[in-house]
Amino acid sequence: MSAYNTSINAPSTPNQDAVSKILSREFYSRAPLVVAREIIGKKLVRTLAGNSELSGIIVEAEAYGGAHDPASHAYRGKTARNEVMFGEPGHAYVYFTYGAHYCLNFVTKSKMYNASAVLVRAIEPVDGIEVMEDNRGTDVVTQLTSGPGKLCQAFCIDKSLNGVDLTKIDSAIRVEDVGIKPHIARSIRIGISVAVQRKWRFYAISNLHVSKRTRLKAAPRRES
DNA sequence: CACCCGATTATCT
DNA sequence: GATAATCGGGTGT
Repeated sequence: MSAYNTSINAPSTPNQDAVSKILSREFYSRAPLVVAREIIGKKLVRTLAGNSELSGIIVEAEAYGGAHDPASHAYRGKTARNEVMFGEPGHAYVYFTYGAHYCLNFVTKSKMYNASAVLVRAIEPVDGIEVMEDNRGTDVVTQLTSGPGKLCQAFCIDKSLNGVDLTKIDSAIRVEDVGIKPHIARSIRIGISVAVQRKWRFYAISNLHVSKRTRLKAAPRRES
């Protein structure tokens, strides 16, 4: 109990702990395959108006390799939609698809993979589950964030968040290392029609919240 | 400006 | 397992 006026020279902010856990620019400045694997087990935090927060653990992600990857939006070069992918790593690339859904990506970059990204495909809800239930129109927890479009709806993520910096404490979206080290499996990617044999999808083993898509056909012998 | 189709989801049989 | 819904981006005329 100090008698001093603590409103002056406050020793720390309430978010200091969170700041120390935020994934750095360097984390994202690596090959998408590495980031996709290592992002599993990290905590996605969405700050809403009024400073309330939604959060969850990333349990499924896919790598997209830019110009080296026919399945990537960046494969045919820079356009108005994908220009964020060509910028600084550690920003969010959010796009709209199928006339109904948004998808959240993290921009990555390495010598080999420019304009690359990691698609966040599933999250295990942690904080703000009631808000997610409202956003999703269901109280079935396994249905809240078990897919790229579902998790964006649950976390209030739309195109207005395209380009946000993921490495700042005051950003609408940030990602933290909270020390979770899940066992990780890999498979071919979901929902693409080219480069289908690449095993660039990573997911945490033994969780109920990965996307339920089961149409994982046997990989063809060759690419193209 | 027309046409095609998608890094999906919900719902139906 | 199959498919309708839905619309903006990308491409070519």
